[in-house]
Amino acid sequence: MDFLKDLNEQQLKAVTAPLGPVLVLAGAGSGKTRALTYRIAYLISTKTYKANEILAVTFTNKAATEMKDRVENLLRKFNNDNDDNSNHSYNNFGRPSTSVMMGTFHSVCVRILRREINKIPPYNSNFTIFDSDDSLRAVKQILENFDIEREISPNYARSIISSIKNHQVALEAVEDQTFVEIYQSYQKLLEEVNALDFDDLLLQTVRLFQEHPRILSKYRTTWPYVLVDEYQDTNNIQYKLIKLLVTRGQTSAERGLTSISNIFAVGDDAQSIYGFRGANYKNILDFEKDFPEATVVTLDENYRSTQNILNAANEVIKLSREQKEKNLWTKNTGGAKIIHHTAVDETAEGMFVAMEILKIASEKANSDEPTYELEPDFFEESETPFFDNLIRNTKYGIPNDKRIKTAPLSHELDLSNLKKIVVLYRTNAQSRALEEVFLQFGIPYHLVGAVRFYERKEIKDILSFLRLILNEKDTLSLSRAINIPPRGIGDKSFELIRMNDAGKLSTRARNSWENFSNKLASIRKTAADLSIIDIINLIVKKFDLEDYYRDGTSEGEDRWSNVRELFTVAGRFANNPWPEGLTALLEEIALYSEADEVGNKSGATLMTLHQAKGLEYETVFMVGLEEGLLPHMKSLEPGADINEEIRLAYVGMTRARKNLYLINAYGRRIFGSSYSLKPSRILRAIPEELLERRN
DNA sequence: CCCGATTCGATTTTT
DNA sequence: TCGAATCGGG
Ligand SMILES: Nc1ncnc2c1ncn2[C@@H]1O[C@H](COP(=O)(O)OP(=O)(O)OP(=O)(O)O)[C@@H](O)[C@H]1O
Repeated sequence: MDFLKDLNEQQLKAVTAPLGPVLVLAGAGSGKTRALTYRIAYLISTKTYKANEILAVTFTNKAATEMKDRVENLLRKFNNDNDDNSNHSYNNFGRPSTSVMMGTFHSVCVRILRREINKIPPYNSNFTIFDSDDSLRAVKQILENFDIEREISPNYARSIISSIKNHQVALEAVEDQTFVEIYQSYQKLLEEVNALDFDDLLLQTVRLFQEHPRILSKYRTTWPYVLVDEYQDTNNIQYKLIKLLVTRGQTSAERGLTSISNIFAVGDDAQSIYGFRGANYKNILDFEKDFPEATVVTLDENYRSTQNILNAANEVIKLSREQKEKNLWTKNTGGAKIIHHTAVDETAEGMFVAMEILKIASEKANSDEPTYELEPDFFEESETPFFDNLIRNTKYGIPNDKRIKTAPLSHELDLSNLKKIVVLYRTNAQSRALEEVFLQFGIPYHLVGAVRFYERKEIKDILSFLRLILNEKDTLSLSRAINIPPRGIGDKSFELIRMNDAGKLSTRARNSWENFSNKLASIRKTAADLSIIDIINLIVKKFDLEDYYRDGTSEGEDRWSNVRELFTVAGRFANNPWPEGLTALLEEIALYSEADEVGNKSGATLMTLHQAKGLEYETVFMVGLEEGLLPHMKSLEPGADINEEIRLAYVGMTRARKNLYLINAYGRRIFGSSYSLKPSRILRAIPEELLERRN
């Protein structure tokens, strides 16, 4: 097994550990993810388990895809090396990595639920997945029908609901009775419309397993081996789910299962940054209590960063007393000093970053790669034009009409250098100032996050038609689609329709409604014989959407081109049979994460610290290192947890391979008014000798 | 019921 | 500062 030589001794111990629980608890960049990947390849190539008997949970879809590729490559190499006995090529042994079940908790749960949800009525397998916007609409609908003895903001109510679910709070323990009622009505509404929100995807899967031991037992047999990456960021529901899957019942032996739990978990308690949505790093610290037979491996050698960066990061993480101590070291002694800069405000901050990027990108030494004269249309052909188009008019980005033309610069930039650069910030709103400066300077960049592509109105419109075709109970999608284009059905009329009281409608509204539902019914009838492209086409034709969106304005043309792009995306599912094609499209869209696009695009990357989890870049800029921003104001309030902010800074710093820039500003405009801000405690934690002050 | 004008409130992080 | 929510006239 040649590939084992890519591992150090400790990694090898983890990868070749005997069956049973294994925990790899180790610091940043120490090769945890590599160990997990090789463990999968090891299990398959030693024929301990077939590929399709393995479940691997990753934090993003992209991580899953990458891991699949790597496992596949390892196995291919392994099989070539063993040509003499190639009669058992992996075809007889399950296809290599493609049949490993890999994905995020959410996507794995969806796949389970599509098959099994009819066991927990009233849901059925055509259920709609509600994104946060849909949930918000549902909450609003509920609050409208509520006696308003006081004002409750829908957003607040939604966050309470999500927090009850994520923290597994018993309803009896919720003190404020109003929220219990809101919660119950919300849940009832979702059941009525056959919809699950993000939290429900996990919650209902747990419920399914708890209420149906035979189904649980089936999945235990399906996946006798389970691996979890980023274990420190599992929340209590995810923990429960894993625990259910790997626990061995009395009948285990009969079904050929090992008598001990086969779980391989890797993570770093110091990198737990999703506490706000219920993640509990105690899960990883308590692993040995949970699984007393566990093999525990620590990895101490860091392969990513320089010693300077590690030293600084180690000092920073000490600010959080809750973390387990680790002794990270690297052979990469010394390295460049960490560069610290203080700017006057956010624009100056952006300019400093831009100037440094230009310096780096102009260094073409030791590079044989092609360089490019910078032109406005310089951006490479993207693999995801659809998503790119939607980058405009984002919540936090610069809207189309406010965009200045990129100034063509005379100097040449090395594209491959730009790709190795990332700028990290605490809040999405910070991206705007950076973008403005980058455009001025003509620095190619791309922004990760801040927009989910289906947030565009025209896309959400069409998706609501599609959801409605699949799931006729989805009255939330109905409420949206029913007035696309406007057909004179307002709140009052819609309420009657929703209550199945269409008889009471005014003549005008009744005609509209009958016309609408006839069209929808006719599409539904033929849908099974059509490809997904044809279905969308039919919707557009029947409801005159082209005329509606293309109103002659340039915005209209934008809208229409977005619709065209939706066709492109849908095309990927055109060959799937009904209704899987449509389900798969809607699912991909609902569970799509902006982080999944990282690396596909050219230019320097801009993203939040959270999105940087698990990634690495040669050069990392961290901006906004001020008290109030990192750590964020909200974390300084009483009862809040500042340690997570420290861990966030630790995650950011340890993304850097060679160069780390830390930048703070004296002041910053927030909501239009200026504030002056003190340097972050994170800066103060770093010993002077590791820093170089640059102006 | 529709649409324009004005007021309001939001920024922590995300599947 | 800017987009969403709300209000009132058509
Ligand atoms: N044994 C090894 N020899 C050389 N390089 C290695 C080895 N193990 C891992 N690496 C490299 O070190 C880097 C970090 O590895 P990996 O992403 O697996 O670490 P990690 O512990 O998961 O990091 P993090 O917790 O920060 O996400 C990668 O570039 C990887 O290729």
